[in-house]
Parts: sequence; structure tokens; C-alpha cells
Amino acid sequence: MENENVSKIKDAILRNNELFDALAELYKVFGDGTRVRILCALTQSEMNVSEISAFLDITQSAVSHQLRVLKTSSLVKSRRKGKTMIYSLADEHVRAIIDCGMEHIAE
Amino acid sequence: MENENVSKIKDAILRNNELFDALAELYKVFGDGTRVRILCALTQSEMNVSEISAFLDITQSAVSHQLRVLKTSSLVKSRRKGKTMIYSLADEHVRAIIDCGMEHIAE
DNA sequence: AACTTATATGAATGTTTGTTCATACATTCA
DNA sequence: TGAATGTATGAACAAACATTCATATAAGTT
Repeated sequence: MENENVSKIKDAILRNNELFDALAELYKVFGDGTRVRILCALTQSEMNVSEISAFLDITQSAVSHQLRVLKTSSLVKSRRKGKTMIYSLADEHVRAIIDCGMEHIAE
Repeated sequence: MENENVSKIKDAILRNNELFDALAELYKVFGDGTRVRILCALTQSEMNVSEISAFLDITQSAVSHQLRVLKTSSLVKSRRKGKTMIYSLADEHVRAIIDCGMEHIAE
């Protein structure tokens, strides 16, 4: 009986579309080569836009567009330094998520 | 000097597009509400296609299509049981990746 | 064998998405 | 202030993708 209730709660959670959409949205951000590269680059050290662009050999415009996506998703943060904008990982979760995926690939 | 070499190696790794594309491909699979729901459902117990379809209220066809994607990505496995096909998570990494994302959302 | 149930699949369609190009905005420097 | 550098952004275009519908395949049932 207790078990049955738990099961019903689980069902309710599983049917909670908002939660899963949020989860899917998060992974969707990691689901692009350019963005993953940017995130991994920032794993090493913070960088400004030009540096990211040069380091990964991606157009400045493309980098900017993707940085906006990453910032909207709260995966990176930025601060101004003179003419440049320095980007860095927003928190350690990003690293954790990347590592988690890497482990699966390395299987 | 040692440090410089390490840095160069890191650079080389970071420029390894194949690895990041693989990572992005993996996350791309998680980056869809339907697929995440299916995976989470299978987190509770294995299910056949009809059960998944009914449980999540998604068309049988849509479920089948997405199960194929999940299977191609080695995230689920299947076995036949009479007329039905029973699907289950391929391994524990799937659970780990989902949990990892959940933690970020729950922040 | 014919029928029914369960699942898979192909084509069509509408939507989302990443990049490019051009250009605007912001900051420093002369 | 004007020029130069660094970054952001909007529009346009092509490619990728998820769902639906119709139908095919497969296994059990009578």
C-alpha cells in the first residue's frame, strides 16, 4: 500500500513535463560541438571572446552567438575587462556534466 | 617547460574535434523531452513499447522512432517477448547522466 | 490460413537551430 | 573627437530533427 503510493508519486513526477523539458533544455545546450568545445576550453581557464575564437578556430560571430546561449542557460558568466569580455564557467556543475559524459564515451 | 608541454597536449586534446563531436552527439540524444521521459521511465523498470506509449501519453510511432535513436546511441537495449519488445536501460551511465543533470537543475 | 495485436519504418511536413554576413555597439587610444 | 579594436546582434539560409500518417513486418491466436 505504501509502495503503491510511492509508485503513484513517481508516476506523477514522471508525467511532470516541465521538469523533463528543463532537463532536455539543459542537455540540448551540451548537444552541440561548438558549445561543448567552448565549455571545455573554459574548463582550462577563463578566456575572452577573441581567445576562444582563435583557440578553437571558430568565427568570432559564431562564438558570440553560442556564448549567448551558454550564458542564457547559466553555464557561463562574463565580466568586462577593458575592451574585452572575459568568459568563465558559471559553476562546477558544468565540469561535472562534461566529465559524466566523457566517462560514458570512454567506456 | 614541463608545464608548457602539458599545455600543448591539452591544446591538442581540445582541438580533437572527434572527441567533442562524440560528446555533443551523446548529449544531443538527451536533449529532447520525449527521449528524456522515455529514459526516466526506464529508470523505474523495463517496459515494452505500448507501456511506454501509454505511460507517457506519446504516440506509439513517436516512441518507436525515439527508441531507435536511443538504441542506436546504445542508451537502451531491447529483447523480444512474444509479440512485444521490452526495452531497458543499456547501462548505469544513463542513470548517472540523468542524475547529473537533475542536480544542476535542482540548484 | 486468416485475423489480431505489437512494433517498426518511410515519406511528408513544420519547426528548430547553427552559421554566415553585414552592421551596430562599446571601449580604448591617439 | 575620430580611428581602431573587441564584441554583440539581426536577418537570411541551409541543415537537422521530431511528429504524424500510412503502411509494412512480425508474432501470437482462433
